[in-house]
Amino acid sequence: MARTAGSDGEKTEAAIRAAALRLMARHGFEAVSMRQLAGEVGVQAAALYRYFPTKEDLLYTLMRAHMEGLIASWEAARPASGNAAALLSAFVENHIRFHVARRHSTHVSNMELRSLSHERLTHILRLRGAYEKELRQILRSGADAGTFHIDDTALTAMAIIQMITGVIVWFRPGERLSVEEVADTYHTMTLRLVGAPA
Amino acid sequence: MARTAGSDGEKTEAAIRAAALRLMARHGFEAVSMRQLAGEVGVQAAALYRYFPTKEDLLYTLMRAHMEGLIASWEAARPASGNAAALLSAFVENHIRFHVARRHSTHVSNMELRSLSHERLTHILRLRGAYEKELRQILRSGADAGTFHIDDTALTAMAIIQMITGVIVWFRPGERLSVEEVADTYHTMTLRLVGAPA
DNA sequence: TAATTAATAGAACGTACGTTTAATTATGGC
DNA sequence: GCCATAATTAAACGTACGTTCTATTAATTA
Repeated sequence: MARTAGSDGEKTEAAIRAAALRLMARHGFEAVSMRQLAGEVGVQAAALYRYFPTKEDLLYTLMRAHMEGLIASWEAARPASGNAAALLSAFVENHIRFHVARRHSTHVSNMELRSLSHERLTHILRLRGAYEKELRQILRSGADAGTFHIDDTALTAMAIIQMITGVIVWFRPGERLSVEEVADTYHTMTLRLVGAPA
Repeated sequence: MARTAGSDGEKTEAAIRAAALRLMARHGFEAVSMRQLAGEVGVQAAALYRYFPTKEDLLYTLMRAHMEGLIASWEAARPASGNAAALLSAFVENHIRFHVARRHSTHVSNMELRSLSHERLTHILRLRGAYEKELRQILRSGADAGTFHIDDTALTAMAIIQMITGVIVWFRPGERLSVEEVADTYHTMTLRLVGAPA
């Protein structure tokens, strides 16, 4: 057989990306074979190469989409004006909502950096750095205004990011807590962390 | 050739464990082959099987040692008496010191859980759960005493653990900050996080 | 309806993997 | 100095991997 009835490049590519995220989030990039991925999509392994020239290209595409989506999400959610505390709240909420809604993508982006080539790793890290810089700027402006009390801006930014990204390790939507409750509690903890009045 | 001059089972096993941690922390469990590991140790791949029956056994041994070491370290560092704030400080400091001193082991234990069989995964998670329970108890006692102000004990415990484990993602000893300074700043942030007076 | 292009299948290639087996050499106790 | 045993090598086994090649069929265009 060859081309199958109803086959459509766009749909196949989307199915590949979704299946890749799901499988790689669960088993890890190295542990997922192209044949296994193809089987999940319902296609032969060779068909994957029409959409992604190599396995690493596929990973890179997924990671880039994740980081660009995260940055775009923050740009859309960032309040046009407001004090540092309001900005920080918005940042925390956007971060948590984005990651909870993209569990698989987040896992892959956090765990599989080492499977990228040096130059692609550099590009992803640059995107990540740009995103983290947004948080550092918020912290610095709050500290300058006297709203926040911060020892070390870079260290505090990393601590906050680790904390709020860690949500996806234990959070399961539809269980004890809702996203709103979780985001709210993290929001409170973050403000306390930076020494701002609750 | 066969047995080599000066060969010693204990030393070889220690060398295998150290090399495995180093390589797996950098490249990931799946990406490290037994031949590559053997090459790093200076031995043939078959020699590894004298010490570890399978590759997964090796991983499991490393992870179990890490978790048991962490729990033992906390048992040794835990103050015999003291209020919740003092206990929390001791917990944070021990956690950070332990993990910073064992970067490779920490990376492997945090990243490679999915390469364990179900029953071994369960065992490691049980150890992890026991360790996290210590923190939850500290938080609860502090909340009961009115020292801490905590919304959700389980959620707060996870947030703190994510935050203080995340240190090893960015911290490099011998650079801008010392372990003492880092532990001190995290200690301050943690106390603020739980609503305790600094 | 004929020609072109898009989307796939099926088979194969070379390589690397985890692991096993058998042979071989060094070490330590008598 | 002999002997049991500890430590290791060298070679091989079967399997699975990422990827490529070619043929074939479905959809689209003219």
